[in-house]
Amino acid sequence: MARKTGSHSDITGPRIQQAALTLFARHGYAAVSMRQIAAEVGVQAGAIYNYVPHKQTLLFELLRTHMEELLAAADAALAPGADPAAALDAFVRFHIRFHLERVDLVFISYMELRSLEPDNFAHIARQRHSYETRLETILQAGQGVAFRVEDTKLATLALIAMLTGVTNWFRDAGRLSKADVEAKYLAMARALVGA
Amino acid sequence: MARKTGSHSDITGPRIQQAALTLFARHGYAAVSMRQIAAEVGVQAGAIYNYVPHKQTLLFELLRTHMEELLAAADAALAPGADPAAALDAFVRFHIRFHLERVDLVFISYMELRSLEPDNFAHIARQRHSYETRLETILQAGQGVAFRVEDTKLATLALIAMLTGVTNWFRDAGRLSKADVEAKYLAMARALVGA
DNA sequence: CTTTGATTTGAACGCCCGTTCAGTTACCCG
DNA sequence: CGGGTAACTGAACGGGCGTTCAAATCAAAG
Repeated sequence: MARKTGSHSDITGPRIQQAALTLFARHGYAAVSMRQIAAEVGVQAGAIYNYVPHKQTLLFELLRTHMEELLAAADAALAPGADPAAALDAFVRFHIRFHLERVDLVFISYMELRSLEPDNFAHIARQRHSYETRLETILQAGQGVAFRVEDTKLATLALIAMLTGVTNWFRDAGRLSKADVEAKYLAMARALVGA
Repeated sequence: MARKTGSHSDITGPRIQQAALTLFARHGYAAVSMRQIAAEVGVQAGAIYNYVPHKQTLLFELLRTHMEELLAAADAALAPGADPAAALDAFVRFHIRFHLERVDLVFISYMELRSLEPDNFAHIARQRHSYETRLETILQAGQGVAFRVEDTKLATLALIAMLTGVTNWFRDAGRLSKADVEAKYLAMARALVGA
């Protein structure tokens, strides 16, 4: 072997992922061409195929990796034995922080599910469901003791929709800091479940 | 004049709108071609241009009309003088009912905003803000008396995200009927604002 | 039944798409 | 410093895109 494997690919590979992420979030998967992604990286379109077999893989890998990181980070942030009230607080804080750091990925995860081929879609849907289960487990554990929730499944969906919605409007230059938003949404989440 | 104006256009025009709506919701604006829309209607692609000047107009008119109907229906459903608690109830019920009857339009309204040209985007954004204001006005009117809300603007965004989220998962064949969902979300909305 | 104009067809316009691949370049190893 | 291969270029492939428009079709009015 002469040239060390990946002497440039260490750089180009991630740059392609990053460019795809930004462009997909801004214009949508279908509206972004391989040539646009390549131009953003400063390379010809053909070069992308040294890193990814199809355009579809580019999207799927972004989402799959995102969901894997979400699940791993959630498990790290949420102590399993904590009492329900503290667990809900931790979940809310974690969810807002994690998602506000990745607004482009969150956006794509919701908007471009329909652009995934069936198998890939099923994979992401399974990961998402696994994440939602973490919250529902907390609500079930506290149901009737720390919380008053009529329907834990519905409360889970309501909470996640409410919390994830922050990524649609939050701006760093806005009226509220991330810490403000976190505190106020925590209060609303507690109220919602009757904590 | 020989043939009566619109002898077929009365039929073809709406059918084009309907086909565009369904296809945009399923595959996304950028991924749907004029030829696909035409095929769905049973017509050649060129015929669409008797009804719409560009593809962009097709999307914009769907969203603009949807938002106009939303605003008009909201004004009809929400009595202006009602007391805050009753007004919130009415808003929640109205929002869920209206949006569950139009899931495709709701989906497009959130996903394809980025596909709108700047002027068209600004128009829809203005309409949406106008709608949100109706809820915030209710929260402000009841703040401290019927409700306990830390931040009426944030509570507005949280409520709308929570309520609109229903359109992402609700299925007629599912565990809960629309009436069930409406009742349970109403309870959660009340709890969220401390009613 | 002919006229008339709304409606639609069908072909064409130039352009961009995702993907492939033979050839070129650039760099590390011996 | 020369050899070898990873990385990349640049052109090409077939095909689909949005849009235009002359010509054909159709249905009611006179």
